[in-house]
This record gives sequence, structure tokens and C-alpha cells, in this order.
Amino acid sequence: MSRWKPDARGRLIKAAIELFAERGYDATTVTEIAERAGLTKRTFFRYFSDKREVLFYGSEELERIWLEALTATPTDASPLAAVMAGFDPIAELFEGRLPFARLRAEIIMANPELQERELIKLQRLAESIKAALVERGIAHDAAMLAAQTGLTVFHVAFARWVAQEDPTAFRRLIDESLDELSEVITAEPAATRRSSG
Amino acid sequence: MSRWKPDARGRLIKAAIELFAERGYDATTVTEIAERAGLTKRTFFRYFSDKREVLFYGSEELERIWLEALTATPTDASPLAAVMAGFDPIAELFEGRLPFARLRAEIIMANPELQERELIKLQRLAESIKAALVERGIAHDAAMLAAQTGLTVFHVAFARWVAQEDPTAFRRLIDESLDELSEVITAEPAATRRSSG
DNA sequence: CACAGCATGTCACCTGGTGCCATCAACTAC
DNA sequence: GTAGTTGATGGCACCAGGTGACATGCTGTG
Repeated sequence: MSRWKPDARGRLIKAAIELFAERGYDATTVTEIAERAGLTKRTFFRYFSDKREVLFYGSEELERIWLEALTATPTDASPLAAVMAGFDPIAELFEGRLPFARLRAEIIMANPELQERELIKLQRLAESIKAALVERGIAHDAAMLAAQTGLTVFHVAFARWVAQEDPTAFRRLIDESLDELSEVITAEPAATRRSSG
Repeated sequence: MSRWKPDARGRLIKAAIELFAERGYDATTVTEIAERAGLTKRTFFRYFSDKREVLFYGSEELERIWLEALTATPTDASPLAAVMAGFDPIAELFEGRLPFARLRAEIIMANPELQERELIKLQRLAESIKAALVERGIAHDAAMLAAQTGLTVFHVAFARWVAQEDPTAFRRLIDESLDELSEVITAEPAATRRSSG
């Protein structure tokens, strides 16, 4: 028994996405996912640290790509420019994966637990980016704010991308979000806030 | 049996914080928390929707206060100014609770699951703030970015507050973070980003 | 006293998640 | 070819988080 089968991880991901789409995340048990993939629950948990993680496989690659682009920018570039350098390769990574991304986004949007996981993934990414900026000599807090700002732009653009009716280029959506950030921020000089007391 | 006891929720929170501080979050079972509070596991889950939530009771009040301050600002105020209006009452809410906040922060920092929950709470808060801004006629995306930016400043200031050796006023830390955000952003005109390809 | 309502307890049950060991295929060495 | 090794998987017992259904007991109120 237990003949070896290729791409166990990929089959588990496929089975999970299908079942989540069919009956929802909560109504799907790990045992069912494993069965559809021709495996057992125990094996599922050897590939994914928990049930949610099956929807987030690949986020390490995203981080790797983003950090590579960041560290490749000249060291005299501004923090925000360095953060935004990751946008292009990421956009390339996503082009063509819209159907999968949309299905996945629908599943996640329907479940608070999954939204938690998505958020923490983005946050971890922001922390990695921040660390990379600090490595380049940027001050701790400036790095954090730049990283967070870049992530927000990315997040807004991504949400628009999966919600879009026509498959607009991801990169174009990023530029739109970026322009709006500029408008929001530059319209708000620090002096507009009330004096502390 | 089962004589009624006052403030069951408060006793559960106290017992949970104590046990988490003593042996860590993972090494503490819900049954143990309930026992220390003189109750049962079933009752714990009547007061808190899950084990983590016992550390986040009170976040609804934070949201309520913030939104009140926001809606109280004149409608011609800028989005970011409206968001930042919440800083003062929130600072008031926190002053004097530093020991509790610090203990809680240590517990959360030691556990990824709890960090997920904290993040999603902040995100929900950002969404509420965004919704309130939209209600005032701010455009959807500008509202989101303003809310997110305000939350980031709040988050940075809060992290500093609990990490501080001497109990600096929370409000002062907010102003510091705000100044740094201004520096980071205003040093980065949109023109510095690469032209889209 | 009878009754309603509320907080709590009790119990059975499901599922996510893990530790431990058995099994089986493929590969290597002799 | 046989023995041993390695790596992926299955099987199983077990723990803890979480829930539904029902019982119990206190408190107030007519």
C-alpha cells in the first residue's frame, strides 16, 4: 500500500481550493481535503503547519522576490523608492494568475480566520522589508513607516486587481494607488494636526 | 452548588493574564483559566468567543471612542486631521494602564497566534475609521489610505509606549511618530518612483 | 407558592493538530 | 540477490479548543 504519488503538496492545495470553493472553509475538514488528494490527514499536516496555511503557500517566494528587488536598488535611493522597486517583479509574478487569485480571495474574504492569516503574512512581509531597509542604513522608524506605506499601496492595488471586471494590468493599478497616496499625504502638512497638550 | 459570583468576565481576564504570564499562552489551557476563576470551560466560552479573545476585551470601547472623536470634528477638516482627532481621547484612555498594557504586550509578542489577532483588531479599526470617513464624503481610496496611515502612527506610538523605560506620556509619543511620518513622506515626492513600464 | 429568566454546570461530541511507530518503495552496498 | 538505509506515508492514540443540548439552581415577581 501507500504507493508514492508525485506533487503531494500541489494536489493538497488543489483539493483544498476546490472543496473550500464548493462548501466553504469551515464546512471542509482536513480529512476530506486529504482524502480528495489521495492522502491522509497526517500527511496534510506534514506539508502545511495548519489548515489555513494551504491557502498561503507561495508567500515565501513573494517575499524573496520583493527583497531581491529592494537590495538591487542603488544604496543612495530613498527608502520609499527602494520599497517600491519590488512592485514590478511582483506584478510580473501575478500577471496570468488572476483566476486563481480571485478564487482564493473569495475564500479568504468569506472567513475571518483566513483574513487574520492574510494580514499577518502582509505584516511579516512589511517587517522583512523594514529589516532590509535598516540593513541599508535607514533609521528604524523611518524604515518601518516606509515599509508599511509601501505595503498599503500594494494591498490596495491587489484588492482592486482581484475585484476588477476586466483584467487590468496589476502594475497600472499600483501606479493609481500610488498617485492617490501622494494626494492624500501631500494635502496634509504636519501643521494641520492639533498642538499637543 | 454553582453560587453566583460577581464580575465573571473580569475574573476570567485576570486569571488568564496571570496564567499566561506565569507559564505562557500555549502551556495554559482554557480549563485551567476557568478553574482559577472558579468557573468552567463552558462558561469561559460564553464570555469569549475563543481563547485569544480574553486578551482583547475592550477593543470595542477603543473603537467607539475613536469614532466619536472623529465624527465630532468639523466636516471641513481634512481626512487625516479627522483620523488623528482620536489620538487625544485614546491617549487619555491609556494613561495609567501602562503596567497592564506592558504585561499584555509581552504575552502577545511571545505568540504568533496572538499577533494575528492583534493585527486583525487594528485592521478592523482601520476599516471602521475608513467607513466613517466615507460617511463624511471622503473618497473611498483616500479614506482607506488616511485611515491606514493614522493607524500606523498609532501603532508605532503604542509600541514605543509599552517599550519605554520611563512612563512618557502616550500623547507625546504619538506626536513624535507623526513628525517622523511627515519626514519620511514629504522627502518622497511621487516623482521619485520609476516610470511605469 | 408558582413561575420565568438568567448564569452556570454537565456531558457528549467534533475537529484541528501532534507524537510515535509501522510500513513500503526506491536506492545503495556488498 | 540480499541486506541495510532513507524518505514518504499510513495508522493510531491522544490532547485541547470549541459547540450543542439539556439540567440545575439562584433570584425576583405576581
